[in-house]
Amino acid sequence: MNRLMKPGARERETLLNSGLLSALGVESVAAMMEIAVIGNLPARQILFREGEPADMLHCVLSGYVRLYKLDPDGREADVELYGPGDLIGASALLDGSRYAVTAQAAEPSLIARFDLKRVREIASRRTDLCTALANALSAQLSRVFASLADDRLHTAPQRVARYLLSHCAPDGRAVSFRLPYQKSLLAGKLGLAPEALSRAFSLLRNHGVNVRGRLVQITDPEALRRV
Amino acid sequence: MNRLMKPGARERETLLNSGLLSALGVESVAAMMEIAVIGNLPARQILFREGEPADMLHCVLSGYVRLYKLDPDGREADVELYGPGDLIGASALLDGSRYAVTAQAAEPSLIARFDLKRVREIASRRTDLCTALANALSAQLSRVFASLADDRLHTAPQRVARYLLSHCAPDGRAVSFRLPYQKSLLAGKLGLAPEALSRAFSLLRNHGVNVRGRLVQITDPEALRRV
DNA sequence: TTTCTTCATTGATCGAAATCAAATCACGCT
DNA sequence: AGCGTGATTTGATTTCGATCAATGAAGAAA
Repeated sequence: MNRLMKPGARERETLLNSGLLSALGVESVAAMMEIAVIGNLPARQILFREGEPADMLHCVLSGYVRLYKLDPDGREADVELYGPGDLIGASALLDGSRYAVTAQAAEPSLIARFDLKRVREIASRRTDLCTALANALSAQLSRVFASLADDRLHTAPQRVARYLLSHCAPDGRAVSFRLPYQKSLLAGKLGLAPEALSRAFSLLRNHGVNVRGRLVQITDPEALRRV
Repeated sequence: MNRLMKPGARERETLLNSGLLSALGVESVAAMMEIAVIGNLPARQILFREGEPADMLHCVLSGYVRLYKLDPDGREADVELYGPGDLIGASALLDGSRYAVTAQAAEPSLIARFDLKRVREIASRRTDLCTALANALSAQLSRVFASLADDRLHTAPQRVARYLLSHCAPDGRAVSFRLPYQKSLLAGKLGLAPEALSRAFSLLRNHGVNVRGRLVQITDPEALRRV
């Protein structure tokens, strides 16, 4: 981690709106702010590795962090992609447990770190923190269930279509937006090789999707839903 | 649910050793026992469906419960299989949330049910319960991460080999054991069609695995690790 | 035991996506 | 603007596992 620092005004602001802190009472927020350390990560920097003793909880302030597991021969499988406001490392909450995955900054990122021991200490006194942790975990578990089922039930073009739809307003109107990160990252998140993502996009051209760089235009969300 | 009842001596015993209650202090255990309702599920009975408002937490006492998601056309994808001691439904802990998956008894099962409102109420007063919930969720999240990565990194025979190895002592000695459930269930848990599981078993015969019914003999765990 | 039903195996075919290879594009940097 | 590296696209091939179909085995009920 390049620079370590106490949270400044901007960082406090972001942290306050994060998934973990937004539901806390003022005293718990203060306690967490007290132990927060802000760090600036260059792209590709590793936060922690699978199997290491877990000693830190992380929260993304800006940028994206990729969670993946490694094969004995070095191949990587992404299991989650966390963005601003997301909590990282809660899968190793239990005292003495180890990280189940490796976490790597997918682009230059700002993150907050909390010493796990002290988090546990605060959580044992303040139920609102403990509840917030449980809720965050609960939501994450649902998300991963969804990914796993999506993987097993849908083809690559369908998964891509569903991803695009999840970033649209639910009304049936045309939209256009910018992908929040590189296509290769998106491919990993969807469990695809980059080539497969590319082919999926080109197939979806027939279903009202236009892609140019990171810009996506969806002319007919309804058609997309039927892919 | 066939019969509803207060926990008897046997059920209390099992509950005490379950993942959720085993870490609690006596008072929290008492509070949870107070609100526990035991039910007997016939095979194939649905506990709850994806999308329903979540109002209950469940704990498996005996048997197995299968969690799956449905496709628009009715195909099912298993995301988790819970056995004795496991906590179900914690992915919908947040007040007002809905079940993310459908839960179905895979065989005749005994389960304990806890009213979620009252669980939240107790958890807000007693941090040990709250912590135990968070820990259970944390462990579940790790497991699902592992499944997801396993799916993406390994072939069917490799997944089966890893499953078998995870049920062996870590020493390199030969073992034999009984599969805890039907092969079709195992196939679902591993994200395979039953045919694929069958083929994987027959391929693994060349690597020191003998299967007859639910009986599995592993003559050379080392060879299996190298598949 | 006999019957009936469900589960498991085996074979054949098909489709989806990984992989390998090469060409093209985009962007940050000087 | 021009370079150069890395990202993306496209094509060809191959592998893996789903699916369909049919047979065989096992377990439950009478």
